Amino acid sequence: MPELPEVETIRRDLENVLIRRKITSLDLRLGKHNLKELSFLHEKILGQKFLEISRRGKLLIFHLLNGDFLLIHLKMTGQLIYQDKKNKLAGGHSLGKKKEIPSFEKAVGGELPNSHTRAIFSFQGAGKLFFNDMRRFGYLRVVKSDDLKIILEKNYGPEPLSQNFNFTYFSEILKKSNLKIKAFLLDQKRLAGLGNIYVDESLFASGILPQRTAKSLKKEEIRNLLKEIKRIIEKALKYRGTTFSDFRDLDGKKGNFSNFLQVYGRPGQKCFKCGKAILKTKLAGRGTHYCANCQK
DNA sequence: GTGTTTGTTATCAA
DNA sequence: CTTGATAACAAACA
Repeated sequence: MPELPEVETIRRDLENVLIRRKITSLDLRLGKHNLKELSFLHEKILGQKFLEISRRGKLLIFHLLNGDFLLIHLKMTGQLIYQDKKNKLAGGHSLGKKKEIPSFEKAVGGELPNSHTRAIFSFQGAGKLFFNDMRRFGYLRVVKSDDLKIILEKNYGPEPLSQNFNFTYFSEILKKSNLKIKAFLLDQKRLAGLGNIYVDESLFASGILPQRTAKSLKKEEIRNLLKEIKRIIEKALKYRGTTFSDFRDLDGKKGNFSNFLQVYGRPGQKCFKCGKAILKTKLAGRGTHYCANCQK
């Protein structure tokens, strides 16, 4: 489940290998329903170069030579894996007996393309970029500059690490909403980039129950939550994201923030702070992890 | 066969 | 019109 830190990790790696390299071929392997809208992708992409690769929330934005933009959203299980001309993974996964490889390893282990590969970009110099997406939620499309502007304005709130995400903004929008804080933080229009994992982690770190309504948060709680969101996103970036199941970086390697998760994926286990069991419930249609003792 | 996993959007109700 | 709640999507696994 790539969220901001995972997508940003990929973006930084992409920038290191793909800038200004000519795209020499594009191989699409998408479902029938996608074929029509993607039939124009070849002519929009071939011969182009990426001048810049940026990100907004969980959306990757490739700036093309001709002024258009290629958008790639990984949604739940999307991966971008780059292999150089030797067609070898930088991560150096050694794949032994196939039976012992967990299913999520298959997406990146060994040979690419695999059955989940939806697109393959080839670059001058023979490097290849593989877009894999087991569950097919992800997408790629090319848009004009004006359209991109509209898309970003309409769907994306401030970046968590930006100055725009500050106490004034946060408290203003919080007090206007009847949403539960969990649902509130998942809303990309209010704050861009958090997903299920980092929302649960941020609420635990700031001692706030996910069931609380946004408008019920007190000044100190808002300050605390703001601080913890920034701290956790920064730390997750430092450790190149969280791999719970599918996430891989550009080299196919896992993210290391998984080792720091306090509540996500730990239902029934002891809270690291107080020792009581971590609870799990469903909120905003999502699995929600918290400690009823540490969060009020 | 059932329930679960989640990012985003569509749909519906108030 | 706005806000919020919920279903739907897809594929794999326990």
